[in-house]
Amino acid sequence: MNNDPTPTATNFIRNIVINDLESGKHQSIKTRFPPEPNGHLHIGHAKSICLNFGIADEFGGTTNLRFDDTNPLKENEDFMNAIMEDVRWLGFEWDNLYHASDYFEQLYQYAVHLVKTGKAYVEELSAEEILEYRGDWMNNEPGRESPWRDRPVEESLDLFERMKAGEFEDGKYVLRARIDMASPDRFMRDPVMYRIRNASHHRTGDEWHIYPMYDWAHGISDAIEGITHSLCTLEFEEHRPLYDWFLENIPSPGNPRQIEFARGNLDFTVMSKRRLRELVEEGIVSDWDDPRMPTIAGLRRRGYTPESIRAFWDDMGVSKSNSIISMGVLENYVRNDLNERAPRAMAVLDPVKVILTNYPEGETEWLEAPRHPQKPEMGNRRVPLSRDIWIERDDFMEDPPRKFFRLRPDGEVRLRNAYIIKCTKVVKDADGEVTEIHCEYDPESRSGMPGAARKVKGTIHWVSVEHGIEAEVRMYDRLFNVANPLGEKDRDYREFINPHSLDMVPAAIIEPSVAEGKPGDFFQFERSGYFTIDPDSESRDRPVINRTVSLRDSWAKMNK
RNA sequence: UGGGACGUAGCCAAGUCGGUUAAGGCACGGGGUUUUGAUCCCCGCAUUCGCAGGUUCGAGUCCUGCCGUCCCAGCCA
Repeated sequence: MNNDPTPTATNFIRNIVINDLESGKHQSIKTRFPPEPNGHLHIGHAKSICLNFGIADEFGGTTNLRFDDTNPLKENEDFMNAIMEDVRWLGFEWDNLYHASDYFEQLYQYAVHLVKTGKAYVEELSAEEILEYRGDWMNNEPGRESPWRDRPVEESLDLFERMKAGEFEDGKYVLRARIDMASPDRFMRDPVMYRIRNASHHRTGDEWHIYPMYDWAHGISDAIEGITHSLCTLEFEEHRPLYDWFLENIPSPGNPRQIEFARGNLDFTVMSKRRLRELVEEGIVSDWDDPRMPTIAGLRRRGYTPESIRAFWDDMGVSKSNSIISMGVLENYVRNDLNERAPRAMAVLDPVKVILTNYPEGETEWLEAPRHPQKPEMGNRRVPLSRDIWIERDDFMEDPPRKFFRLRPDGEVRLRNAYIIKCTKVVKDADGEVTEIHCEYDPESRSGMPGAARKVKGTIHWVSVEHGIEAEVRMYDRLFNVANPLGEKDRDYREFINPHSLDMVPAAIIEPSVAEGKPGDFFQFERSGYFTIDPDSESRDRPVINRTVSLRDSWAKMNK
């Protein structure tokens, strides 16, 4: 929530809505989100979802979820279910759930109307011939009219009915709108409205043998539902005259307006369904919900919150200029959200042992540690300390550079939520690798005690050896190591897969409070990043934890 | 060499009928607070709106020309 008088996010679509409401063109508005159930939703779809639902919410309108299921060859029920789950997860509830297939009969009747008024005809030219007759538009050449264009209405009506009845094989005939073969607009050169597909549809079964094309189905579906503002992406801009033509030439039940906006793209990833499918099918990622995927399911598993995704798109705005947003911006939105809400915990990813030589052997004390440093209302958790602890290998250097605030020989450092310790001895193996660090702790310096006021430069995290729990931590990073994987002409995008997009840490050590978590729970591992418990935890002998995103690290940046 | 769009900082992006200091966020730089090198808090960050002309007292907003980028040859959506 923000109480500042910051300017309300605005955009051209919002302005159109405001005008339509003020002018009385509409009393209320209605939008729709119309995915084709042929794949999984990704972050780009989330932009459309946030826009459609968001703008209706803002002005007291409603939004339908409509599956654009006009092509039985590519669509199925599983994709439908996944899409519904994703939309709900993002935090939106549709007013009505519809399918373009709900309107097959009405669409058919409107098509018959067009045939009867001489504005549609049954074509029997082949697909190749139709293409050829449409002319070479690069040379601004007008199309030629089909010999079947002036077929008597009765004949078209009869043929169309028989197409519907299933009398013909695929491709034999097609129903075309009779518009203008000389139009400079390609989509107006007698577009196809129906094709024969003797295929069974996941919802209507074998009832239909003809299926409507997108252009024919979409606008009419909008009109039937009383959609006022039909928001879609830029590539449909050229279809708008056809969208309007269809509605003007039938007794339309509604008067929707199509408005186009730019898709939302991100760098360091790919977003097309084809590419995403390849990544899955070729085993480059584990599945559609692999945490490296830009899919909603992937982001969810990665630990992104719906709030962060919504805030991201709300802030990014909507325009008509194609853009590629930095992945860093998205990452920043999860950090911001998780910073507010994630309970803190300690986890050591690359452990090295520290022995507190003056700490009583066999003793354990349970220290109180706040779940959130700025939010006492989140309460405390208890963290066990004993003589042997693990610290991060990175947090000790024998011969540190300037400005290294962590542990060094003879140096002091604070153990987060616990005591100040001083390094007294370093034990190494034959290879010179540090195997053990001996320290003395200052018993007066425990957090909360008067002696705790003593300041030392660095604070490091730790986990008790006796109480720490092993977990598999999956360190995720960007899927590609270049901003634009599709940008190189003669190189395949797969060549740019980041080899460190997933680094496995088979045995990290986590504090006990984390092990009690359930899949989907999130944490901030202090000084490291935001992490979430993966569903794989249920079938494994140890918790499986995904890194959502690292913390900002100005130390690492300084050392670059 | 066709048609449809777009071009405001490194990345998004607001800019009502042309009117005075070109919003905001991210990134970046500097400082402060801090038991996370996190967070938080200050401060700074486009004499200029793709380029060139023109209209006007006045132009990012209007006109002309040019340049650049994206989309379009499914009986896909």
